[in-house]
Amino acid sequence: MQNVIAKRIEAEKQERIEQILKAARTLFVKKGYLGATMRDIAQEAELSTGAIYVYFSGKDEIYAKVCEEAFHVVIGLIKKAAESPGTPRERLRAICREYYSFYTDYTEYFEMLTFHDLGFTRRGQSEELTDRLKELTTQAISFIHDVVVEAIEKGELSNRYDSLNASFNLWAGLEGILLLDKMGYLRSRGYELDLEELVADQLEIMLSGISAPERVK
Amino acid sequence: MQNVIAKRIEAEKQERIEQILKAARTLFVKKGYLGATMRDIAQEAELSTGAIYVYFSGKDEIYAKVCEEAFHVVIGLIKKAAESPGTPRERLRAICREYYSFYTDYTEYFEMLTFHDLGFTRRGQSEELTDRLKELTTQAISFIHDVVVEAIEKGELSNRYDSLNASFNLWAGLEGILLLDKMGYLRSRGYELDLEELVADQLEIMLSGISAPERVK
Amino acid sequence: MQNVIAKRIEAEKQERIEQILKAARTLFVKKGYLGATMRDIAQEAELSTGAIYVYFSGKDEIYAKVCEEAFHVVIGLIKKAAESPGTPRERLRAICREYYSFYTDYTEYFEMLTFHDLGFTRRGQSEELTDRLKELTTQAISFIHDVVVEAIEKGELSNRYDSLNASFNLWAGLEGILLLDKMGYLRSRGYELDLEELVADQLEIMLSGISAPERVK
Amino acid sequence: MQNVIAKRIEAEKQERIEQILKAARTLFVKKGYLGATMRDIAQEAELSTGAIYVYFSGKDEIYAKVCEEAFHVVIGLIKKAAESPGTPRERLRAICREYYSFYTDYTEYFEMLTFHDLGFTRRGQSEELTDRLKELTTQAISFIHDVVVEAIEKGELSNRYDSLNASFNLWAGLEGILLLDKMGYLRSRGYELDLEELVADQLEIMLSGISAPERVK
DNA sequence: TATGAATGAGTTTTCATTCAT
DNA sequence: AATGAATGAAAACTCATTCAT
Repeated sequence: MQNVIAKRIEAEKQERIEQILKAARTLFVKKGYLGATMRDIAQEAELSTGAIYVYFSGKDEIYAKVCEEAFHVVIGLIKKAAESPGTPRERLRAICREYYSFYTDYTEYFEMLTFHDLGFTRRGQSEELTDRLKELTTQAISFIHDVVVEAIEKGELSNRYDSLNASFNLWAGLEGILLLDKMGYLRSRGYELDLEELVADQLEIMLSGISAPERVK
Repeated sequence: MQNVIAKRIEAEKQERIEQILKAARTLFVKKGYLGATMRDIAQEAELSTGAIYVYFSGKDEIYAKVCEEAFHVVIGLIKKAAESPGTPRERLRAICREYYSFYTDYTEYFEMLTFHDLGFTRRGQSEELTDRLKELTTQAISFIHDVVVEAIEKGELSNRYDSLNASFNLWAGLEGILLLDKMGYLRSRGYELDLEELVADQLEIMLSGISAPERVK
Repeated sequence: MQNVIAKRIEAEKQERIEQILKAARTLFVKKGYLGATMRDIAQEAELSTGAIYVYFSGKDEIYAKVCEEAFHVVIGLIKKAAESPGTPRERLRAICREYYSFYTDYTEYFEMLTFHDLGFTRRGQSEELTDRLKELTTQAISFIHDVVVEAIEKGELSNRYDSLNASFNLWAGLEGILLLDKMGYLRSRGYELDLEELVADQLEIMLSGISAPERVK
Repeated sequence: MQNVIAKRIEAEKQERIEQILKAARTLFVKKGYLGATMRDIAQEAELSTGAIYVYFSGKDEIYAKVCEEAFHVVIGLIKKAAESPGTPRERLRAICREYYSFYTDYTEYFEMLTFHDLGFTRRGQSEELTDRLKELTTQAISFIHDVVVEAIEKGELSNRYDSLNASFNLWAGLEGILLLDKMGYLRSRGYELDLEELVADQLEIMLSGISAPERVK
């Protein structure tokens, strides 16, 4: 009996936490770390300001949680794609698609990951958070790296470039395109560029380029 | 005589303005728009808070000035490279090198450009500024685009991809690498990656990739 | 039960608002709009500066509230007197007495009314407030005017002067005496003048004067 | 020779002082004591901020000077009228006219006199100034009083009221009308009241009223 | 737990006054 | 004497956090 009640209470607690994180996510992205006030967050979460402090020790902790959550989401997506069946090239394409989905479906998270240090790290509070996030990034890269290594081994990618170098270049191309889109540069002056196509092209260009027989002078 | 004194006074004025902008640049990048306080800036510039208001109408104006300066610097560099002598390919490499120099030599400016509208703007900064910055970005792209077009015309780059598409992909790759470096991802877990090399590789990969005879399945 | 608690909370809220308005009233009169600082007001109200902003959006709003309150008080008193039983003359005397009471009992309000748009407003206070206050003044005058009209109709006052002219003259005399007192001129150099008597005399002089059979050269 | 130069220098000094006082007068009236900044005054006087401090010890002193000047002007006007030829009644009318002129021709001074304590005294700086101003007021009243006494002696005014009482009542009536005008009440809701006429009426009413044979119940 | 009023340090900005030139 | 840049204290207002209820 007690157990059941305890469970419900625990569930409600989780629900509150989710509410708060959801609100925080939205607001941190919309207004930045300093621009989003605890009151904003409380109101968005339909709670009183005080209530938030029952679940979190303060603004910093919420921010850290949101960032971490974001990382877990991407990593999950990338991992799934990296471990999907298919040739290494197919899996690289899958990773690319998943990262693109992450960008479109979890816009807020994408921004937090890309820009988190602006709002937060730079305030110098949390070495700890920064480190944990770095660790997560490393994980993400390693998933890509593993596939690249396999592609090289299987001859799907030339070994002209070091596998790590190639991995970073692949990721950078993707990240770059998404960043340009996010900054609105793809849509300026009436350019009619389709992001999805651009992302796909980018990958193909990189794959071809890495395996190109020789450099053209 | 009068003239000489007036000149000196004018020069001192310019010096103060530079002092303030330098301090602001550093701090905006380190702490963000909201995080950097006027007091911080004043102290960094070794002035009293009030003195700043002799030269600027407020925080916003300083911010706008710093952003604009940043844009003018990159555009200058890119333009110079785009108009340098040599084949289109050589000029693309020159642009790449200049942008890399910009990244290393004007670190603060690079960050402002990359993050300005995500890290800071989210606070109702003047629409006007945002528009002016977008205009400048468009200029920057057009320099790259012109060279790409020429490269295609001269057969240095295949026309497999639309010239604009190719331009953006080139830029994105570069931007992406620099961003990953900025975010510290290239230096995590003891990776021994040389940024300059990575940037050069990235360009060659892209150039090869764009001109690769056919897609590899 | 809930109801009772809600009521108490509401009452306490009202109390705070009153506290703040009381403090503001005192200080605006003592130091003027610009001279009275929010800190002053907060201290006088025994609150922190921040607390005030829970109840008011800013200094302007407090100022507007205090002004409006002042107007409502006088108008209430004048209306009551104007509608009291008795002959028109008696009612004019009643108005005079009430206005005198207002002066003595609500000193702070009196000053705000007299000086609000000269001492304070000159700082771009809301046009809206100024308009609303003018509207209230117009009301106050109309109460006096109505009685004067009746007095003329009933022959208690000659029609030598236009009723509006007479009304303003009556009010001006009263206002003038109170102003001189307020400015401390009645108490200078050891004059032994009794304000209440002076006010009463002033009215009788005006009433007699208005009805005097002819002008004396 | 030296003498001539010294004289010119002295004259220029006086000119500067006048410049500053003129500017101050305008601005104190337009923006109030706190609202008018030293910079405003300096600009209006076409001088640098620093230069003002050569001639005045600070804002307070300027304010005091302007106030005093104002008093000297009224007193001069009243004195002239009080000592003009004619019967006492005629002289009272002359005083009235002069005060009205003061109101229209020296608007700024009128406001300063009527409202000076709001901007200044209340800031508690200058007991001294307040005292000096009170002394000047007393002088002004005494001019009126002298004429009233003479009027009573010569039978032009009944002795129903104490001479001082009568003097204050006369002044109050006048002051009251001008105050109402200044506050804009005479012009609200389309009232078509002519100030000059009102002022004249006011005096006649008072004169008649003071001399009225008996009070009407 | 939940509330939201209260706190007070911190923010941007203003301005009388000073002082090197 | 005159300049005007510089100072720094003080203004209005904000907001993360606390705490009585």
